[in-house]
Amino acid sequence: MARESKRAKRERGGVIFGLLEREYPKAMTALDHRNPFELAVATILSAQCTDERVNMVTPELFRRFPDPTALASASRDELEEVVHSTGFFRNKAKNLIGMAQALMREHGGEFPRTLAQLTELPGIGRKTANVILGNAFGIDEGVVVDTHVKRLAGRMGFSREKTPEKIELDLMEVFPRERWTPLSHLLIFHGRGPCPARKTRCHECVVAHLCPASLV
DNA sequence: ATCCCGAGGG
DNA sequence: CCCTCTGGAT
Repeated sequence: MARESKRAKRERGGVIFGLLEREYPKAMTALDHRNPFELAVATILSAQCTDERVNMVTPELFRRFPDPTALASASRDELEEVVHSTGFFRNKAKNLIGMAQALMREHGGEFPRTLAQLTELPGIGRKTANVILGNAFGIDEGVVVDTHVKRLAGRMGFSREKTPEKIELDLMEVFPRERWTPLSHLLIFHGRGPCPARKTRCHECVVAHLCPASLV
């Protein structure tokens, strides 16, 4: 099969985006949060863990540590206990405290609004930084590439790359900037729905006719 | 490339 | 049992 042109890929991407948007009109982050601080904490906890489980621990977490000041002076043991069920609990507790301390020390408790500054904070990589920028500040500086986006970008033929960074660059070429943040939510909803890692249900998929991986 | 780590599904 | 879930640091 001849390789799809960049122009054709953009056009197919646009149609897929529209269909997914109609299918998931309320697609947005499923992490419960009331401010940038809570979103950042929830996103760090979401590594290799379902949003649903993160939402089970954050109410108690935010009750005990409602802001960067409180979290910066949290006890490791207590925090580990609260976040235990989300997995990677030692790393997550250490990173959360370190993130809060750096936030206080370097930025007066306010989140910076650039990718470079955010990724300087402990526990915040490119993915988490993109989540904060796109969802808390409305800044589309990149595409959130998580496990779902990675898998669907491959299946849908938007990228043949393996690393999240390269996949992100491919997606940024296919989709216009104002769609970068919504795109991630649409792909994540679709990935949790008919297009999970195992046992895809292409017969339920609204973009199966535009998908190279579809058997329908 | 490897480690961190729990919980749920199949 | 093995795989997966909105990754990041070494």
